[in-house]
Amino acid sequence: MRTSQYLIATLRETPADAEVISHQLMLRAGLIRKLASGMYTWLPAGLRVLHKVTAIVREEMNRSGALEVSMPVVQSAELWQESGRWDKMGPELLRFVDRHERPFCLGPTHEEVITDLIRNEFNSYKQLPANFYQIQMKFRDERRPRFGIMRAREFLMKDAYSFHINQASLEQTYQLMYQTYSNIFSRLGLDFRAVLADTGNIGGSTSHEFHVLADSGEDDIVFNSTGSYSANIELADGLIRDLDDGSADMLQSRELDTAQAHTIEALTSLLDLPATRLIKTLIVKAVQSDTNPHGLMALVLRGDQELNDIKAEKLSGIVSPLTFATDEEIENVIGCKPGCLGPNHLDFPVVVDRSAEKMRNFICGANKSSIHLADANWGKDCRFDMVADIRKIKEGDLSPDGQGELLIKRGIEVGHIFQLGTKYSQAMNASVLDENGRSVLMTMGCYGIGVSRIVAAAIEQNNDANGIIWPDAIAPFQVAIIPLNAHKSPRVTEISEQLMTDLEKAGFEVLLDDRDKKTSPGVKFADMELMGIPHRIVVSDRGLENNELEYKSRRAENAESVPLASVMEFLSARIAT
RNA sequence: CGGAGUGUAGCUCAGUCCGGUAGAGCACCGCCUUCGGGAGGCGGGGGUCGGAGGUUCGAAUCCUCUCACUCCGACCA
Repeated sequence: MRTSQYLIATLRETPADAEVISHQLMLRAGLIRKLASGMYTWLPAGLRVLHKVTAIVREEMNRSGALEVSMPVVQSAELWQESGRWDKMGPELLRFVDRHERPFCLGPTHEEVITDLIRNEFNSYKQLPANFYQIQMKFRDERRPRFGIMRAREFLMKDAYSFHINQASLEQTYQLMYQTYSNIFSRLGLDFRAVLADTGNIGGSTSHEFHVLADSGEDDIVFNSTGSYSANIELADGLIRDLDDGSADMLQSRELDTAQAHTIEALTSLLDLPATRLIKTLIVKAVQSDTNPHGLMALVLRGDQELNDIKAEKLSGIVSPLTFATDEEIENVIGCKPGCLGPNHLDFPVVVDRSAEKMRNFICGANKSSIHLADANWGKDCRFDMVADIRKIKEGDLSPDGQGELLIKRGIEVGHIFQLGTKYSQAMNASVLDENGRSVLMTMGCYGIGVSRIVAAAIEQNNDANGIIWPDAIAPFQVAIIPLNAHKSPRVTEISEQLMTDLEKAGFEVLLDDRDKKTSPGVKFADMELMGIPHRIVVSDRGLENNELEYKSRRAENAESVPLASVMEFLSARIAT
């Protein structure tokens, strides 16, 4: 390809509405342009990258035995009503009606459509297991699209759905997908981690997310140094250091006048005690019932620990999303304002985190204004109804498998695999006959990859002051050829053209910068670097005098000379395929 | 949806407080010079100042309404 025949849409300055580096560079390198919030046009160079990512995903999915299909983007409301998600989904499901006033939505995911397809096609256990996938634009009317392509409303996704006769078969395919995803992200040249994850709205039991590590990521992921444990912080478990073993003798509790000290921080300085001696009591809303007429629940943690909302939301009887009780509600039921709350004499459920369960002689609120209890103890002064893991783990906690300390890093979620179980097959009655002729609900799994997001994530991980640095596997072009003074030197032109032809014949993708003499060498160097083309050849009279070309890797500091005669072998050895 | 902010040329921005014929740099077009790191000179084209309404002799500027976009929070590939 020649730049004169191509769209080089580079920008010298950073558009004002792009905040993160990948968004800025995608605009500056001329990969995308915005149409509206969360909706982008892919320009030729950007589309080349997107297609390369797509091709790798497709190859590996095919290798795993999955079968490619293509399902409609527009889906009828009936299916969504059948699964129950029409009402559950909320406004990110973009709904509209056709000319007959029949309701439809733009597909944000395709569990309903594939389940409908398979319940009609499959009758026998002999047809299982099966795994179907597609690579297609999805639409989710995000509350807040941001970071360009990273969280767009319209985005390219690979989604796969597997069907099984039982859980054991699902687990087999799940493992295969786990391995397939690892292969895909390795081939893409990305630094990634697979982590245990929450299942969220999609439902199901086991789930793993695949994260590309990058400081701009929106998720905190937790892992230990040996790699034996990794999880999203939403559900990460960790062993807390210096946990009270509860072996000290119980003392007699006494009341302390703590005046205006209403926060853990204020109490630690007032009493000159570490936060680990204190107990933190949070009052949240719970489902109202005969046994819980106030509709409240107390969540209790050690003073230095923080609540993990997502873990808490899984407690039975709690209101989801997690909602804190108002000051008025607390005052009406308990008789004092927040700041002096404690897990004593509460007539609604008390859930205590493992960090606080075995504490002895602790400080907690006395549920009286300006009064705390010192040397309080479970059983004597306070009671709880159950122990749960509801704390947010911290960097430095010990790995739950005993292997080292936990680290926390930011990650960009680019893949997510789920064991769905029978959630959809049950709602939509998708069954086959087993070997005994009995009707059995199919067990399902689903597996997503954010294909367009990968493009942004790859840039977040691979860039410098001059622009993008593509991994070879997904670069829009592998080699840039820059002829210098071509308008004066027929030899430079001839060699450049010949090299492009030879490289293209050998299967490489080449961009020859043949823009005319008004485009100075500096502009060409800058554009090719901004676009992130990983290998560069400069053809100049100066070099040709010695029968040499100049090669520079986008990642390297300096250029090197290459004999003209051996340039093909030289490049073949350096370009990863 | 709550909070904050921005809309003026393709891009980056000045002009708005204090009303008086719409500007700069880059990009683009033509000619000349230059040619290994975003060149220089001369000449040019390009704007419903986000939109609607109002105040005024006169509005980018003041007032009202509205739309779009960005950032921060709760959700997701």
